This record gives sequence, structure tokens and C-alpha cells, in this order.
Amino acid sequence: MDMEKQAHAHGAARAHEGDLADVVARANISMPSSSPTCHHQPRPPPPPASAHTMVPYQEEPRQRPAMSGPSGVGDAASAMLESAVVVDPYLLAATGFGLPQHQHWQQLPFQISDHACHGHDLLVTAASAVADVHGDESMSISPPPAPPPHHHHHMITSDCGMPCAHIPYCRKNDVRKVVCIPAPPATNNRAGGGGEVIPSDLWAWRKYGQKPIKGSPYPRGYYRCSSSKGCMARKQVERSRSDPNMLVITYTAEHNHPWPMHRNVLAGYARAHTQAAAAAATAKKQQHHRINNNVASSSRTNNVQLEQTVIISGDHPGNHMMPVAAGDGVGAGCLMFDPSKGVQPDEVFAELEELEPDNSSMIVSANVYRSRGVSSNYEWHNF
DNA sequence: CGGGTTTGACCGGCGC
DNA sequence: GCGCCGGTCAAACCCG
Repeated sequence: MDMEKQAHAHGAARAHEGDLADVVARANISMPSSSPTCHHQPRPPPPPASAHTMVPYQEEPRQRPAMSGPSGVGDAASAMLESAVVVDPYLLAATGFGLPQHQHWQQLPFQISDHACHGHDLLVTAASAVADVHGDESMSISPPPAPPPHHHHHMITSDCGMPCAHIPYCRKNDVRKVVCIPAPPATNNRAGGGGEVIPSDLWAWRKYGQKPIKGSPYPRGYYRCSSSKGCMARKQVERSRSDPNMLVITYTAEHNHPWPMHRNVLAGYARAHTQAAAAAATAKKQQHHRINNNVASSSRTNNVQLEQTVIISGDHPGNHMMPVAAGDGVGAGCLMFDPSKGVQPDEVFAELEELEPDNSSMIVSANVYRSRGVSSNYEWHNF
């Protein structure tokens, strides 16, 4: 397919409002001492200032066109992209990278690795972001502690620099991001294949394949973005071999279209999760009024790609979705939710389905900051 | 009918 | 060159 051979489309960065200082100051982050999926020696815990760390991972700078999406975010974000730091534009949005230059950069308390087939680790610390929030324009980008060996097979390595056998290696020069999330209990529905329940991320994914992976008892599901025909965004979902309770989601390429704003795009997910959705429907109805009360903003413009920045305020118990920065291990690169501290992402987004993204008349009150774009990379902070 | 999933077949990269 | 394996295709089917 010609489309398959085209260069990866580039997603549009999105801007978010929020105060990183508050995020960092108030976020309750726990740093697991060991990786749930990597069993090799973890790196020493990051310095305190790096408690909230994003770890893009790329071996060699890859020229990527400046993000010229309809968002018009081409300054800071594209600068980042072109400076060898390959970050998903939606992560950029989540972290504020997509903000116009006059706005503060933001850094959320999470850790994620951006895997390219060859890679450097570039550390963007929250501390630097905080400094930026406070007016320091510089960003702290650290070189990798040790460049990974050049694997002919381009094995993706974890943050600890060791190859993670459970992480699919790159065949192409794809930029990949690997996210680990607690796997919801497998069900008998069809979602994700094999009864896998894949947390929704508001992108519309269509499953196009599933393969048993050698050495893993769990099949890998292949998904592509169904929001746009030309969108090259893909993701692979499989359970961690070492920790079946963890889902390893590998994102490839980027969305080249705005965030799907019509809830129809969620149909596939909703149907795939019919039972869960039905069960959640009742709860949603019960909470709907609270959601409406709590959603202070759903700012989006139709012509500008800053759509649907959902910011929730209030004391909705369900807003306590706190990411757990994986300090090491697969950690490296795995964003993890701590189920004990909050709702599952799909629950939250199930609630969001109730929201009208076009309701731009709402008032912005950013007490909860939400990231978008990378499945399960939802950072909810209720302060 | 339009969207999804399922699943066997096919293709291409890589190691031997 | 061959075989293995991961990734993708596409027909069949499902569902609202």
C-alpha cells in the first residue's frame, strides 16, 4: 500500500492550559522500586528533580517536519521535534510542548519513553519544566547515560538500557512509544482480542490483526487509527510476559488529524466494551450531573487544533487518576497507573463520552489537567 | 448499511 | 537460499 510507505504523518500538537507548578507541587507521585515488566537491573532512582520525567528515546536525531498541523503549533513543539527529541505531539500537548511560545511549558508528572529504533535517552525533567513555568526558557535535556549498543535488530531498550524482550523491536525506523498500564481483567468480550480490555484513549482505533507472539502466551493485537484514512498512527497491545497484569501498548507513528471530536468515533470502543459500557452507563448517568458540574472547560475551536482540552475541576472522586512514574525498569518508558489511587482510564473517558466537546462556552478552571493523545497516558490530577 | 472484529494468508526483514 | 517471525491484508462475519 502506498499509504503504508508514505512518511509518517505528523500529529498536531495541542495546547493545554494549566499550571505546572501546581501539577508538580501537588501531584502525588510514587516511584515504584521495581519494574513490573523488566527484570534486569534497574537504574538508580532518578534525582528528586526528575521525579517527573519524560524519557524520549532515540538514537539518532531524526529529521521530522515541523508540526504544521492545523493547530498552527509550529514553534516550540516543532523546535522540540527537530531537535532530536521525538515526542508524540499529543504528549507535547500533555506536557505543554505544544503551547505557543508565550505560554508556559508544562511538564506532567509521568514518565514515558519514546522509542525510536535507534535511540538516545533524553531526559526532560519536571524541574526544568517548572523552572520554565517560572520564566526560565531553558529546558533541561540530558544526554543518555549510556548510548545503547547498536543492535542490528533495533531492539527497543528500556530506560535501564537493556533490551526488553517483551517489547517488540522495530522493523522500520518508526518512532515508538511504549506505555505500560495495569491490565483490566480479561473478559469474554471481543475487545482487544482474546478478551483483552483495552483502555480507551479517545482515539478511534480499529483492530486489523492479532498475532501470537513467540515466547509470549499472550497475543498481540494490532490497531490502526480509524479516525482518518490517511492516519498512520498504530498501536500494538499485548500483555506483558513478565507481568500479565500489565498491558504493554506500543504506539507507532502519529496521528495526522485532529483529535476525534465526534463521539461516533468511540463507537467501536463502546461496542467492543458493550458489557462494560452498559455497566458503566448506569454509573455515568448517576455521575453525569456531577461531571457537567465539574467540567469547567471543554475548550476547542473547530479551525484551530486546540480542540477539546478537557479540564475538569472539582472534587469528583473519579478525578483522582494519578499516574505513577515508573522510575526504573521498564519502567523505563512505561507510564503506569496506580489502580489503587484512582479510576481506570477507560472509566474516566467513558465519562468523557458524555461531554459535548463543542461546548466551548464553559469556563476554564484548570484544577485537573488531562493529557491526551497517547493511549493510556492520561494524566489526571485532582488538586 | 456502516462501522467494527476475527482470522488465515501473505509479505518482507532478519538470522543462520 | 531457506526458514522463522512479526506485521499487514482482506474476506467473512458481527453488531447496532
